[in-house]
This record gives sequence, C-alpha cells and structure tokens, in this order.
Amino acid sequence: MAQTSPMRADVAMPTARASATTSFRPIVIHPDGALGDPCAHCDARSVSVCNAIEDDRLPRLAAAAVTATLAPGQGFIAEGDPATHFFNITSGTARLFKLLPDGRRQITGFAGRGHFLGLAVSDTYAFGAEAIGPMTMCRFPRSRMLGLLDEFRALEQRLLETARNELVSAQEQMLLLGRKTARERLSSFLLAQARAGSACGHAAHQIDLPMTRADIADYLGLTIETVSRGFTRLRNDGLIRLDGANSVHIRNIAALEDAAGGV
Amino acid sequence: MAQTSPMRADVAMPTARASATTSFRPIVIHPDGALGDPCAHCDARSVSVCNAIEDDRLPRLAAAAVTATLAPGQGFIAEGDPATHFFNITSGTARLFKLLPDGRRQITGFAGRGHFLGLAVSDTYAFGAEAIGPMTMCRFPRSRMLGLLDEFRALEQRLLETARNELVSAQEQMLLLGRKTARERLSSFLLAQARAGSACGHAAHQIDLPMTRADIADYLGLTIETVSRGFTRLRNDGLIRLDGANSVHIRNIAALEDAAGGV
DNA sequence: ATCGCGGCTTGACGTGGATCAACGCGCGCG
DNA sequence: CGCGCGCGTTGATCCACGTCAAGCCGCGAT
Repeated sequence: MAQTSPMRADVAMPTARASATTSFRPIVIHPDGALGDPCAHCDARSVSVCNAIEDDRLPRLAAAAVTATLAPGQGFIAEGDPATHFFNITSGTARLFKLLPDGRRQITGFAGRGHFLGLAVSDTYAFGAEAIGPMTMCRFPRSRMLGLLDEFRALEQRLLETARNELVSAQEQMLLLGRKTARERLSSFLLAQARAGSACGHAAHQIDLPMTRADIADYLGLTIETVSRGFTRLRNDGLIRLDGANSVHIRNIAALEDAAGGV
Repeated sequence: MAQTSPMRADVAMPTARASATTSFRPIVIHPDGALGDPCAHCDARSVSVCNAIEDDRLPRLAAAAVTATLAPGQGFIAEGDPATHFFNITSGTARLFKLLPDGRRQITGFAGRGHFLGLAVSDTYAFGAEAIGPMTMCRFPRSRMLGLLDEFRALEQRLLETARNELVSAQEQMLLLGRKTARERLSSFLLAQARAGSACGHAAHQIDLPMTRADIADYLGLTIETVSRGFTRLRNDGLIRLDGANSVHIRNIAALEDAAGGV
C-alpha cells in the first residue's frame, strides 16, 4: 500500500492506510444481552467505567449490552457517521484516528481493554476507530446508554473523570506533536507504553507493541522511516533492545526518560 | 526575549517566553461573594457552565465565588501546582500551555469569556495559564466547587459536555499538529478564530487576534518567523487582508478553507 | 526629542525529517 | 516448495521549516 504523504496536499491518489476492503465487513455479533449476566464476569469491568455500578444492578447494564468480535483491521466507528452506539473494549486494542481528505492520518490515541468509546458531543462521531488485532467489545445503543446515565449518577461521574483524564493525555500529546523532536517523541511513546503495560500487570521494562510502524508514525506525527530509524538509533545507543518488531525491552530507563525531554 | 529553540534540547539558557517577573505578581482580588448577587448580572454567564443553575439558586453559587482582575501577562495557574481553585473567565483571553524543561512551550488552547478552568484530574494542575491582555475572572475554592457539583447535577452534566467538547477540539488540534503544513495550520487557525468570533457576535469575516505571533506559533507548533511569513503569503495570495498585526479580514473564505486542508 | 524595547517582518542559510528507492524477512497460499 | 505480499529497515536525496541576523515600527519612559 502506498505510503501517504504528510507534507504534500497534491499527491495523486493517496489511499488511506486502513485497507477499505477489510475495514467495514459486517461485525460478528453475539446477542447475549438476555443470557445470564455477562457483565458480572467481564474481565474488563475492573478497569472500565462499568465498575461504577454495583453488582446487584449489573443486570440492568447487561440488558443493554451486546458483545461483538472484530477481525484485525476491522473498523467499527467511521468519522462523521451518526453516533448510534457506545462501545466498551473488552479485549484487544483499537486505533482512534482522524483523516484529512487526501488520506493523511493522525492517530489520536490507542484504546485498550476497558476503554469507553463513542461519547460523541454532537450526534456524529468525531473520529474513526479500527481494531488493530483481534478484538472484542460490548456495545450499547445511544438511547439506552443515555438512560443508564440518568439512572446511575456514579456512571456519569466516572465518565467525567475519564474525559478529564483523556483531556490531560491529549494536552500531553499536543506538547509532543508541537514541540518534541522525533527522538523525543519515540522515547516518550515507549515510556508511556511501558507505563500503560505495567498498569496492566506486565513487566515494567518489557513493552509490547500491538500496532504497526505505520500506526506509531501516524500517532507521533512522523513517517514510518523516521520511526524505524529512531528505534534503530535508540537500540544502537543502548537505551533499548528490540526483540522482533513488536517487543521492546528498556535497557536504560533513566537515559530513555532523558531522551524523552525529561518531563 | 530570546526565542526558544523548538528543535534543540541543548540550548544554553532558554528562558520561557512568559516573563517571570510579571507572571506571578499578586492577583487583585475583589471579595464580593457577599454583596448583592454578582452572578445574576455576570455577562459571561450566558456562555458559561454557570447557566446550568437556575436564577433563584444563583446566590448559592455567588457565595462561593470571588472575582479578580489580572494584568496583561499575569499568570494564575502554574503547571504542577496544587489544584486549589477553579476559575471562570469573565472577560479577556488567557493562554493555556505546557512547558518542557528547556523552555519550549506548547499552547494547548486559548480560553475566553465563559471558559471554565482548573478541573484537574489529580490534585495538581496539568497546565499553566496566563492572561494575554487585561482579564477578569471569578474563582472558586476546590472544596466549595466539589460541593456545588454534588448539589447541582445539571452543573456536572454541563461540565461533562464541555469536557467532551474540549476533547474534540484537542483531537482536531492533534491532527493539525501532526499532519498539517504550516500554511494549512495557519489557515485552520484563522478559520477557527473567525468561527469563535462570530459565535461571540463579531462580523464573520473579521478576526481579532488578541494574542502575539509567539502565542500563535506556540499554539500551531511553528516559529514566529514561519507564522509571520505565512500571514504575508496568505495576504499576497489574496486570501486575507492584514489590518495591523492583530486584525485580519478574510477576503476569500472558500480559498482559505481550501488552504486549511478542506475538512 | 531620542532612547530603549518588545513585537513584527524579511532575507540568507542550515538541517531534521520527509521522500524516493531498494532490499530482506516471515508468512500464507497456490 | 516457491511465490507474492505486507511489513520493517536502510541509504541517498530533497525541501519545508527552523535558525540566525538585520531592520522597521509603535510606544512608553527619561
């Protein structure tokens, strides 16, 4: 697939990186809102907004939910589409992104287990979302969800809290995109991934990267080549070790923090 | 004052642009929480979260508020400081920013009349804030504000709404910072300012820029020089007219939208 | 008046990262 | 098995924007 051209608006036919063919296949749905109580055994609940709801009222939540499985690359939110559903990721990782008309892409974030998605301001989605690898999620119709918000004030409070958290990350990312060098961006990214991973119980020095170099590039406002060279240089400088393309080991965390711009 | 060096981490002594001398003079306070009902006559209320509260309960809000006047350049939030207050801007404009240790600055947004500030996630502020010109605001102690949130659910809902709005803007800004050219950034910025201005009742083609070129540069992830050259080129291309440095007239809005990357 | 200063513009030049191109590797598939 | 393809790496070259420098303007202070 053609590499997009971040700095040129006059490229011939710049296709978006996400392959359109695999992007919007029908999603495999498991309509299990009625059976048992899936929410009670959901292993994403502990890290999600759902745990704002007490055990004995979980069935109210479960009744509104539908779970689904997505294949790698499959899209489930299209920017500009009517915002009909809310989503909660139960396993896997999604990329959230915005596109320019000529195909340039900015990934605004990665969403993992427990991440709540689709809280649109207006009635259309402000960004697109695609599964990076195999992914599962549960899904709520907008109207049911709004009803649940009325019913559970704690849920609304959790949502406000997560919105503010995301706002803080977004501001951090603006600093990165506006003012950091390629090396600083990559180092910051690795440190953030390490922190996110260790919060999920991984070893603190071991980083798993489910996304491709193109995803990383579009997240950091760089090109694939610059990301690749950046990894190579960090390795040659002894800051990291590369165990294949998708696994990074931090060898010198102090130096990496230093290379990240030291915040 | 020395221009900061976005692309070099080894600059000798890069001072932050905000002059430290004027930044944290004591703020002029008007302790009027007791007198009359300032909130009822506040001309920022209609555009602020405050209007989520009914007229007859405004005194509850007013009792917690203290108004203050700030001089140009004066800071009122320092990144990393304990988050003791919430702020509501009643006139003027503030810049919100994050700094790197070497002085590089990223302005994450501009806050005008009605903008609500200081909703920190943790107990410290995640960004700094300074008045651009003369500014007035009202201020709430954190504890009182949290009490008000409990009392007025509509206030909390408005806050969630504004947080989501800001998140959408932040994502838009990430797209700008990560993937747009200097010309596109500047055009997008002018269009956004025009929209913000016309929402406040200004003529749709007339843009007032209260901030300096340095502010614009730090907001768009560029340098002063590039911003200045960008303005000059947009003028020479007939898209805008410059009436002094702080006033821009849009001469060809379609072309400007085109130059902005066409979203 | 004139001096200093901060903000803005403009020109000349340097460079970080984009672009273009080639190649290697792993993997699914005919 | 070997072919094609997607992904990652690396090298050569280019260019948009950063850096450095000079000069202008408006304004407030002496």
